[in-house]
Parts: sequence; structure tokens; C-alpha cells
Amino acid sequence: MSTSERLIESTRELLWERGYVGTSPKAILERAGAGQGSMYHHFKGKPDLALAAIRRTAQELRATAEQVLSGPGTPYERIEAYLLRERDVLRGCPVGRLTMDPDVIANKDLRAPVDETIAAIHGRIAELVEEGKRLGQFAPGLDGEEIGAAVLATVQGGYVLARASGSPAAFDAGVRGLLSLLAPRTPGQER
Amino acid sequence: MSTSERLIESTRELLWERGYVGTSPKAILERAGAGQGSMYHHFKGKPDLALAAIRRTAQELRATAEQVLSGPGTPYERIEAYLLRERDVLRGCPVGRLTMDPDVIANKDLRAPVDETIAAIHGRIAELVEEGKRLGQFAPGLDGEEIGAAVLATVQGGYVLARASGSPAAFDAGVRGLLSLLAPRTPGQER
DNA sequence: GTCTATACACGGATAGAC
DNA sequence: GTCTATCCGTGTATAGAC
Repeated sequence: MSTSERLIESTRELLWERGYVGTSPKAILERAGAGQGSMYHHFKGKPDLALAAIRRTAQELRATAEQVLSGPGTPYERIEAYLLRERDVLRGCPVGRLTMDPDVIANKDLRAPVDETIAAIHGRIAELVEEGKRLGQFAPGLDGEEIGAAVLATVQGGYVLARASGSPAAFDAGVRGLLSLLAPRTPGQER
Repeated sequence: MSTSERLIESTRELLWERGYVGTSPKAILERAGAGQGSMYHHFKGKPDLALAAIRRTAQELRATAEQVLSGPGTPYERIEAYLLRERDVLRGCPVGRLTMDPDVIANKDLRAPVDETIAAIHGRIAELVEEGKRLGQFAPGLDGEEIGAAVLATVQGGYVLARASGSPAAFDAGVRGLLSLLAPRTPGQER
């Protein structure tokens, strides 16, 4: 792997573990096994390197999510698959955690990939909900955008609950709670 | 206000704005209008001062939440009141945001107030859901703990969505989505 | 109790040798 | 392209005067 690749990958790891403010160039260089010179040759500085790392992480997450949401099954099943997808819960969301980083939020360029990724997944879920309504799987009174936001929020908030308690259980509980509310009514099933 | 009070209050503000890693003693001192000596006289160091600040913030949030959840109205109405309660959405949750701080999570003492606060509110909502089930307001298949986790996660995740997009709208959308799923079925109302 | 002085490692970046 | 040297401000803490 090239030096600049190693720098980006190390930065991605550290941003996930410690956030932007908590990540120093020095720590990145040590993890990448590179010297100062390499970093400032390939990148303009910490924000520039972070931008490359964030873009890649955001892109990757988005692709994974969209793949699950466009997979097989009914709208409900796809949303369920998205919610139940395997996650490193205690590590948190590599994209969502950046929203708590003041320096990321303050920088338009750094925030953009975060915003776009979340918006894209949100939009995809909203579409699925609308499709589910047409199929009669979801109640017609539901709003796709709103349910999409609730689904995404449950995931992002689930990470918070899990990290607060030190256990992934809270994440799973929230997801199950949401799914129990969202579950399509099938004939003869009363909830 | 005493110097030690000003130190705690300044720390609370900064922890909310910039998190633990992003907050330096120097910044705290400047905001509090105090010198180095004062801080190290009243507190053992940054973690000790942060602990005092976090405890107070957690306590305050918990009291506010429990007040709303124990207020007037049916279980659904109280949960609704909690979800719709006025919030400084773009600033994020002063307690929840700490879960994304690696140094807070790594320190048992610092994490404890965060964990306890979230657990307490979670428990309170779970009770309300169970009560709502007894009253026939919620479907008997729902699980109090799970719905409680979903409610809390929607709030915590709502902050993430709002900060990502730079607008409180996403928070509100998620809340409305959850409420539309949770709304008790009243006679003649089909959703 | 509060202040100033001092300490030293780290954060973030530049310069220039190889 | 990569390395080392160097820079200056900041982060965190201690010492000691008032």
C-alpha cells in the first residue's frame, strides 16, 4: 500500500476511534509508519488529510447501506435488514460520530460528505416507505420522510445508548422497539 | 458566583460545545475569568473538574426529563411531551454527546453519570409504556424496555441528523415519525 | 484562595537535506 | 517522496509568592 494510502487509512481509523479534535498528525504518522514530510507532501495539512479520509469513509458507508436497502425483499424486510445489519456497535458510527466534532461541523468541506451520506440513506428509506404504502404494507397515514428520519435516528441514537451503557444491548433493544412499531399488520395479527 | 462555581459552569458550557478532548484548562480559565492557581486549588485537574461539571449537567437533565415524564396526561401524552419538549437541537445533547468522547468513555468515573442518567430516563419511559399497555393505549405486544430505547434513540439520533444537515428539521421529522408509529389507536381512526 | 512564573511534552506546520 | 531539524503556540501541571 502506498504511503498516501496508509496515511488515509490510519486517519480513518483514528477519526473513528477518537474523532477529529482527538486525532493528531503525530498519531496518524506513527500509525502509518511515515514521517512528517510524507504527510505534508501528499496533503496540505490535517484538514486536507481528514477530508480525504472522511470522504472515503462516507462513500463506503453509503454504498453498504444502499446495497442493503436495494436488496431483495419487501420494503419492510429491506428496512429490517438495514436495521439488523451487523455493526460494530460499541465503536459507534464512523460517519455519525463526526457530527459531534465541533471542528468538523464548523468546516463546510468536512461536513459535506457527512451530510450527503446521511441524506442519501434517508432518502432511500423514505422511498421504501412510500413504496410500502402503495403495497399496503404500511399505513397510508405514515410519512416516508418522517419514518426515514426515525429509522436513521434510531440507529444513530442506538450507538449513543450502547456506548453510554458499555453494551450493545441497548442498540438492539431500540431497533427491536422500532421494528415492533413498524411491523406490517398481517391478517389475523393483532398488536 | 464563587470562583469554583464559575469554573464548573464554564466547563459545562465548553464540554457541551467542544466535548472533553476539545476542552482545555486554558479555555476554561479564560471563560471563567480565573487563573491557573484557582483551578488547581479547587480541583485536582482537568478530569476532576470535568467530573463535577458532568455530574451537574447529568443531574439537571435527568431532573428535567423526569419532570416531564411524570407530568400530567396519559402515558402517550407524557412521552409525546418528552419528545416535543423544547430543545436547543443544533447544540446537541449535553449528556449524549459525551458518549462520543473517547476519554470520557475510557474513564469509569466520567462515564458513570452519563450512563445513570440515560438509564434512569429509559426506565421511566419503559414504565410509562407498560402503564399505557395496561390502560389499553398501547398494543400488548409492545415491550416497554424496547420502546423506551427506541424513544431515547430517536432523540439522541435526532441530534445527529440535525447537526449533519445543519437544521433542526431532521430532528423534528424523526420525532414526528416515531410519534406517528406510537400513536394510540382511537376508535374509528385507521392508520 | 488567587496570582504569576516556570516546566516540558505535544499540536500543527515549514525548511531544506537527501 | 521521504527524512530530520526546527519553529512557535498550546495543553496540562507544579512551585511558590502574595
